[in-house]
Amino acid sequence: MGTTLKDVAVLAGVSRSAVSRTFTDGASVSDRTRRKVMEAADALGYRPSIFASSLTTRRTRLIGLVSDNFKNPIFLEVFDQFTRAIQAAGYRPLLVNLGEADLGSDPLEMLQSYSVEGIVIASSTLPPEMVLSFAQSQIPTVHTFGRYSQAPQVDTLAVNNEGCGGLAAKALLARGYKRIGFLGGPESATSTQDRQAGFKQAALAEEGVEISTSYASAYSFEAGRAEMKRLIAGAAPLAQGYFCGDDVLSVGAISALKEAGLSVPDDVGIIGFNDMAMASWQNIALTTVHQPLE
Amino acid sequence: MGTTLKDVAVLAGVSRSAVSRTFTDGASVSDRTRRKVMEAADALGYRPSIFASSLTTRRTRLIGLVSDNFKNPIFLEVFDQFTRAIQAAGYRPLLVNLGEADLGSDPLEMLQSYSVEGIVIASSTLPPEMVLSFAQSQIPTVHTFGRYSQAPQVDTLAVNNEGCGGLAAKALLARGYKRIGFLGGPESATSTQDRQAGFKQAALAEEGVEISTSYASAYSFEAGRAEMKRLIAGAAPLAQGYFCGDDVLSVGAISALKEAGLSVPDDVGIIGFNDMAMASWQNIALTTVHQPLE
DNA sequence: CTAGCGGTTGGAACCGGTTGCAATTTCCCG
DNA sequence: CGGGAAATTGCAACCGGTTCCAACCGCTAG
Repeated sequence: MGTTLKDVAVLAGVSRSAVSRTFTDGASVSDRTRRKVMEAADALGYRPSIFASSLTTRRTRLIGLVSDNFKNPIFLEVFDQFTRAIQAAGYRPLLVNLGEADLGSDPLEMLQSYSVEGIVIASSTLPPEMVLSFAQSQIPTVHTFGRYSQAPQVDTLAVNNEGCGGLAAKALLARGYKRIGFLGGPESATSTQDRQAGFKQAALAEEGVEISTSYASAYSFEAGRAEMKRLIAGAAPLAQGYFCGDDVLSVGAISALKEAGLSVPDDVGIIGFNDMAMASWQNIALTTVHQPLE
Repeated sequence: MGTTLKDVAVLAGVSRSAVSRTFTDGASVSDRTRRKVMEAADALGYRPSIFASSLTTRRTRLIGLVSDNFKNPIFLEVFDQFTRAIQAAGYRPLLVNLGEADLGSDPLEMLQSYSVEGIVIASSTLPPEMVLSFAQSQIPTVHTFGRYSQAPQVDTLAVNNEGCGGLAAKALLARGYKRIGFLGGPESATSTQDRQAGFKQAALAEEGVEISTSYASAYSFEAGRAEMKRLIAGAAPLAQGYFCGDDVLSVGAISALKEAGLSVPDDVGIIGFNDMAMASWQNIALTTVHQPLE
């Protein structure tokens, strides 16, 4: 704030280049000059401006961290991991909240005008076109929690959701259940679609298994609870066990079951997804598919 | 990326100033020129660079959002609220994770070198000297979840923790309890100290009330659980009701109580703090002091 | 003694914008 | 149609840095 390279140069009695070189490692400066500069800089409380230097170096060390999910506790873990890793690598996260938040402008253009060096999209629910538009922007982009694919259009880091769906189905079958259900998040989310596909495939591979499918309107407690209430009130009998597409969803479903006087897991089994920190809390003790966030 | 103001100027056949003025509202440009510029800009996919302009305007529209708590679900709500408000006002949050994260440099110097226009510190556990050093930096700083005071050294936005402690004590007393306990977070946190003080004062204002005090090592499930286990195993009898300094802490304490075969609230009453979203989940159904985050 | 070398230094141009100022256009009115 | 005010425009300097380049330094080797 206020003190610039020129001020330091004047006080130290050297050229502006010398000051600049002192703060650029690898540059050629004599020890004597460096010392003079450092003294002057300390005296003035000088901090080089990243943005001024970014003009020529083209480095802002800024990473756009984009998400639309600020409700699900798993994302606090996600943000923690990301910000720590980004910081440890000497970068800084510019956070973008896409969830029903009014951004005032196209988020991509915004990130471009901030010259971010990379973009991380942490969401399994953003429309693929939007993700694609980020990826086509010249700015290196990684989509986490996106769709696992052999030929992805966007660099993607994600679990194999189909495989996970299969895993969950097998766990329910291993318990001896013959009527099992998939209770996913929003049907438009690729994560929901893929988990459902894997679930179905694994279930149908076995003889005499009956499956049902339904979707909650969001990956949230309320949505899971509402959907399970609907199932309970519905004409069709409940399945013996459900794979819910998310831990919070599961907790919502469980709350609806308990309220209806049903015991989990004695009357109905539930498997969640993510293994959020609180899944292991004793009051919740949720069986779930672990996602290795680190 | 790549295309600059000059490129646009050349293509549009106008001066660089004209282009700059087109993108600065309030500047004097004829409709004809504006149209030519816009066409050229669209054709080239031009985005003005915030940082280049910040050099002269001194505006980065960046706000440093600093926190050391990426574990407690209440902070996801905090981040959601902050980022949305910051974005709605046309600013962008530069997130800083101070929690055991290695930042590679002094966080304040870092934010200075990014020319943030303001700093929001969201933490009740940061050492006051650190908060103070932010506030003395020339950069407008607000400390949220800090200490409520008539003469704060730092601009602070916080609930009256003493008042809240009193509120909780009165709620326990109103239930008829005569032996009540305070189970706070880390003793060094001002929030813990103030809630404890308010709790004690309100409790001692009544005749024949006995209070006990203890502290968990962090505002976390594990710490709350561990501390309650210690109390259960201890020589002293348990209090009839506890005010825990945080919701997650409460859930931890409850899990320890249940594990010991005690019922909440029949054997021991618990009041939490914050009213995090999941406090109202039916499986948790925590009595708590609401903090109006919005 | 001098040529040559590697290391250090300052000057000046440049990064991508903004803005004060003077010159030029446009517009309005008599 | 002329004149003056208002609106528009381009030039050039500047924001806070970096970097190319040429000049310079102290030394060593021939």
